[in-house]
Amino acid sequence: MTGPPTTTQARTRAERLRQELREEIVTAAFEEFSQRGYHDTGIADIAQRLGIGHGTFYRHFKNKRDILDHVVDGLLARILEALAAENAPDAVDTLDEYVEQCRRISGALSEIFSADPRVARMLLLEATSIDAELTERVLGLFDTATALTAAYFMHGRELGYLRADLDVDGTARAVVGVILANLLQGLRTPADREAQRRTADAGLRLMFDGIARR
Amino acid sequence: MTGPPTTTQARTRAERLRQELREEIVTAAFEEFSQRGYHDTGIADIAQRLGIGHGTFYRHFKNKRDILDHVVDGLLARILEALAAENAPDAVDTLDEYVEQCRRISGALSEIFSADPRVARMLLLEATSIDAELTERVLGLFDTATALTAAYFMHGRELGYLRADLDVDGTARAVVGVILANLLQGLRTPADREAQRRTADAGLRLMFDGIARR
Amino acid sequence: MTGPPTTTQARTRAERLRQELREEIVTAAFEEFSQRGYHDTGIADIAQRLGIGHGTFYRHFKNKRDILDHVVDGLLARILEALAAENAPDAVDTLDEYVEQCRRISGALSEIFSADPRVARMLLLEATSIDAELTERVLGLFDTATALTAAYFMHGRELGYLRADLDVDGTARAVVGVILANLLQGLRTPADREAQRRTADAGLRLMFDGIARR
Amino acid sequence: MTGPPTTTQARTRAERLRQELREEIVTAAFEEFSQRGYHDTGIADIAQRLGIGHGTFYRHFKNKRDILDHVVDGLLARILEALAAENAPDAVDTLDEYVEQCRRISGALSEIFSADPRVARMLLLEATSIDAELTERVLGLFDTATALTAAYFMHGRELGYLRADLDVDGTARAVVGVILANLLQGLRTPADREAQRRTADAGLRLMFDGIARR
DNA sequence: GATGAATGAGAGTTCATTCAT
DNA sequence: AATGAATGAACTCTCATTCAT
Repeated sequence: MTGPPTTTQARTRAERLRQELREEIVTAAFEEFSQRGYHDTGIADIAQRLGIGHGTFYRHFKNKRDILDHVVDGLLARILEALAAENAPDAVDTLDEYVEQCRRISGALSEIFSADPRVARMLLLEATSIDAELTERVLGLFDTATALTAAYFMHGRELGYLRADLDVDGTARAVVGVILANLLQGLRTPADREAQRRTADAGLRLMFDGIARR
Repeated sequence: MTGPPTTTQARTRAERLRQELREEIVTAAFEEFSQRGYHDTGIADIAQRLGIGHGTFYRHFKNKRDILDHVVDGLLARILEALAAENAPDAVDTLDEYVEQCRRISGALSEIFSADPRVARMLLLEATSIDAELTERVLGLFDTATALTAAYFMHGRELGYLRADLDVDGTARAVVGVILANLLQGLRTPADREAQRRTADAGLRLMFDGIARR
Repeated sequence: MTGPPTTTQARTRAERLRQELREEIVTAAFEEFSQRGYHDTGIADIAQRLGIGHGTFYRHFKNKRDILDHVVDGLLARILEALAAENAPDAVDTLDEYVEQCRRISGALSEIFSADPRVARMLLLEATSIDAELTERVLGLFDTATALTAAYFMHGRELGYLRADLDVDGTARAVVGVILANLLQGLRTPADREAQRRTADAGLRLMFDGIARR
Repeated sequence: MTGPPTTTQARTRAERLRQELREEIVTAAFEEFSQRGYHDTGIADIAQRLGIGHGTFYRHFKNKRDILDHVVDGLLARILEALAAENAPDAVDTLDEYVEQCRRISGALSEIFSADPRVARMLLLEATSIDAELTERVLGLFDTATALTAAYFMHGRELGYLRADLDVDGTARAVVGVILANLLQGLRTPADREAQRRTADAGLRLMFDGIARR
């Protein structure tokens, strides 16, 4: 039932192909950057990976720095989306619910970082060494995570299922460090999902119970 | 009573000067690398900072990568030395003693990282983006810290002042993450020593007590 | 009374539209070239100015060099036409008639060059720096003007109203130089028509009377 | 009587070599630019002509535009020097002296332009098509020449050996056009010095006597 | 041993031109 | 016929490294 292609369809198709290529370039750039590193990757490497001329790259991205921004933006968006999806400090009213919430967040992050160790490599190792602006963006992610965590803490302290003397901000930072430990674990043993799970569990347990015997 | 310099003395003196210059180059390279970044720093920048010809650089170091190794080695040595100085898992026999020990280690690290934010910048941001070998060396530091922590945990669990069901390795990794949080705090608010202290305190408290109300 | 378009009419109409577009491209190219310069103008700039795709350009002109030829040809044609319109060495039989003739030629050139300073800019500054062939064509215009002037001189010398010892060729060249001075004045003070008129007048007076007191 | 080279001599020698190379680069650039044109000349062409690496070029000049400035500056300096050497409006008190002065100036310019047709090619054809700033510098030379000529005219008009109704400025511009005609002649018939001399003579005669029979 | 002039590999980027749609 | 996505030659410029002085 497809009639002859109308102008609108044609434009849509061209637009779609264009968009697809853009995304392929972002993906290829991510792969190259996370493997060889930003500085050791040439535009030609990215283009060659896709089998396109390297001039084509510049039809879609302003310059090398520009594609890096898009790569990082995509990763940050995925992470923020995952955090936002699980974000509901107000919906958590008991310690058990919060534990469960933390597990979900932990699981959502694992979904991203354990599934592809290159994500952590890209964000933690590469993106933090290009320039101040990009470093700021990545470290800003930690600030966001800290703020999110602090919101939960505040809520829990008010409702009384967290320590009354909890230093909300400082502890939130420490907990983001625990998350960082998980990312590092993913970098160190990319294939060992079990080790990653155990580190995540130990981190959660540390959060809630500390290490001391009761 | 100083006679004419003997050949031996001259060689010794030359040797000493040579050694001093080497160290000055390492220091200058550290300063440049941590400020401008490794890739944006030229050999000429390092040489100019010292007022030496940039050809002279190559009399003391094989190439640009080589000096980076020496810079990083120096930083790692300082940290390992600090950790080693406080390292005595066997000498800690009670929870209070371990808390105290952790405070000392935390203080020793602050001594290094808070005193000079460029150390964290160099190790965490720059050194992890050059090549696999160097990244490995830096991440290896975390492994070392993890192993050290795990030794304490093992000891504490055996002596009973730590939880009997403590996942020694996983928790050790999580705690190293807490340390990382302190380094990040130093990066984010280099001038705010108070914020750094509070983050460190919150981290210690998290370790021992967790966040839950008892 | 317009019936359905016949094939012949259609072809004719299409041909006319095609011709119009060609001319619009030449005009747009002239505007870009004379403003930004040949090398700093891209085919895309010309196309964009017309709101056509830059691929369309190549349906009408072989390449970038080709359009430049057409731009210059158009300008040269306008100038030659103006010169030819006033060209009548044989019709001038007295000094006064020749003075009048020179004024007319001067006026005709002003009509072209003062009306649009970009013409001189294009011909004198841009077109002479592309390649030998084009430079030759532009400089050839001066030869033509020289030959034309020389014809007048020859005629006037024969009829006796010009100096008997006049070096026809050399003086013709010098006089073309005076014309050039007018073009330069148009370049230097594009808005100051009065200055241009005065320079032209002074040039004519120089031609006929020289500078010395009698 | 040459002793052992002192440090001073060594530095002087290095400095001299450096200066020599700089000048060789300027010369080579002039040759390439005036032959192939600025845009068709690559830095590599200049370097190759000298048998040096193209990186060496950048040790001596900031970029391609920079060397062009130096080439043009050198040419302008030569011309201005020649003009300045003959510049003495006040020292000329009779028509004959002024004729003689004009001959000297004409000769001095011939010395430069006829000796090397590339000078005119470089200044008139190349340098006027790069950017506004450089065009301005070259056209400014004509302004200078005009001002100089006007000064002579003013002086001559005051002393009475030039026409009392002489339009000093306009005529000065026209006369600079006559000079331009000489440069063009040098471009058109670079080898025919006789033709150049005749054009120059005819120009001088035009200046003083005009073309009309008396 | 110190120097800095010389080098050239290699990078990012532009844009005239082609050609499938 | 019109389009603009794709192409890659070609260019300018940087900088780690070498080596004659």
